[in-house]
Amino acid sequence: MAVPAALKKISATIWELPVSYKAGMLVPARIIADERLINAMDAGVFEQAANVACLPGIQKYSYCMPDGHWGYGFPIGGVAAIDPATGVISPGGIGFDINCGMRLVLTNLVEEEVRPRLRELVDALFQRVPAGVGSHGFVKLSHDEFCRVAEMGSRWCLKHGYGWPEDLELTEEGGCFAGADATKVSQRAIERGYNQIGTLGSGNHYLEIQVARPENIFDGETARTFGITRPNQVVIMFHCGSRGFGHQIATDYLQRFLAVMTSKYGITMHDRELACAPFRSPEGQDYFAAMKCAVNMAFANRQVILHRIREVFSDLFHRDPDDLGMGMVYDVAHNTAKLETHLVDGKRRQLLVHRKGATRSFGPGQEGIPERYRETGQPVIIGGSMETGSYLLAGEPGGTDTFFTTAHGSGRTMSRHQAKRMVKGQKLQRDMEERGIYVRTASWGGLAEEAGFAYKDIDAVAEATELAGLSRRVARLRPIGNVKG
DNA sequence: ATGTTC
Repeated sequence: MAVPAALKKISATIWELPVSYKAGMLVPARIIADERLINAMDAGVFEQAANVACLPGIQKYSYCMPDGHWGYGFPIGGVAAIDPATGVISPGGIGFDINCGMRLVLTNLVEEEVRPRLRELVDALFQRVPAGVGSHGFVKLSHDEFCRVAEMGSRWCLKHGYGWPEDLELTEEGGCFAGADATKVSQRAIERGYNQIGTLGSGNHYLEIQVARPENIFDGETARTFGITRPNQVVIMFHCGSRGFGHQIATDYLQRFLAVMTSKYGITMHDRELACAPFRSPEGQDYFAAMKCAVNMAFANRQVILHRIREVFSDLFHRDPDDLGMGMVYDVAHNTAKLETHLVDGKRRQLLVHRKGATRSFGPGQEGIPERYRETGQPVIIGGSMETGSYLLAGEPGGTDTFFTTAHGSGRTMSRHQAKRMVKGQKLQRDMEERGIYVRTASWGGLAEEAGFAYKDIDAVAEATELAGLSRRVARLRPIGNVKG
């Protein structure tokens, strides 16, 4: 795949399309990648990153992270920091799966203790954490109570016994974006979401048992601060979002924005998938308040799933979850828009930072990260493919260039359809088991779509973020068991 | 990603 001729190399990890690349660009578009990743980059990324650079109010650069690929409007991996006073909010810059995110949980068990019980463990998790399209959770809620979940996020879970107080401290924004307003959410969204708390979903959503091998620790001191203290320690990583609830909110507001964008606000974009409305408009503010409901629902979803995981481990190992050391490392979103203060040309300014398949990555000493991580920087959780592994990173001071944002995962290299043509789910499961990874799935086709060969090299992505100064590698985590949505 | 084309 050829890169555009106009693409300029700024440094070993920064590539830029100037404003002359496309009519209407207000700022240049920058892609973070090493030479190999940029040459393999999905061509759609260049066009989409340039389109994003046309959004009213965008500051400095439109960014795409090294795991970037073609998405709806924005690339997956896209970042846009927009002036809230003069600029827009765009659902395509957040994604359909609002607050899709990652949670990493510790245990004090080691691989040697878990291996003999692995099948039992994964089977129990598969049974107790509902997965797959249309799955329903065990938490039974009225529509009214669900609206409270949407406004309170993880705080609702604590109040109802699904979690530990420190879980909130170890979740981005304490597990609740302030200002969520359920009256801005359609009945249809509530209808789709109210029975989905505590469910994994489908696609690339998963729950994984992983091992931190000594040879895969890059930064031992930070690993210890993050709770990884023993050789071959077992951890649990999972990836999911706001299910049908967030999807419906995104769908509702995309339609509403399209109806007013040009006629009422005089905004035209290259791509109707970049539907947007002025942030300070009634439409923009309504979407912002509704989006926060989906953000909070997703935090609550992951919180209830954690509760279930602790129950499963406790039942199987006949010890209390706290005795098993099942505290969180962190929970971090990768599909949101948030008002944050950043330095722009030496001035502190409030910006609306859209991150779509991109992770907030605050550096050491910054406000907004847990006290215990003040010196190390924020934990960043990057999910790789279920065959290859994942990364725990830490935020770095160099993140200032990307509004403290880093990658979120491997990024697909081929379509789901293409992957499914190359391998059957049943065969993949057998192959993986031979290699020591026991996987259960709600869908054979869905499993095939997630084959390792359909994803970029996670090692290259993590390394590129480190070379770019956005985040540093702390530990590479190897999967041994996987529940696939 | 998604009651996978209300």
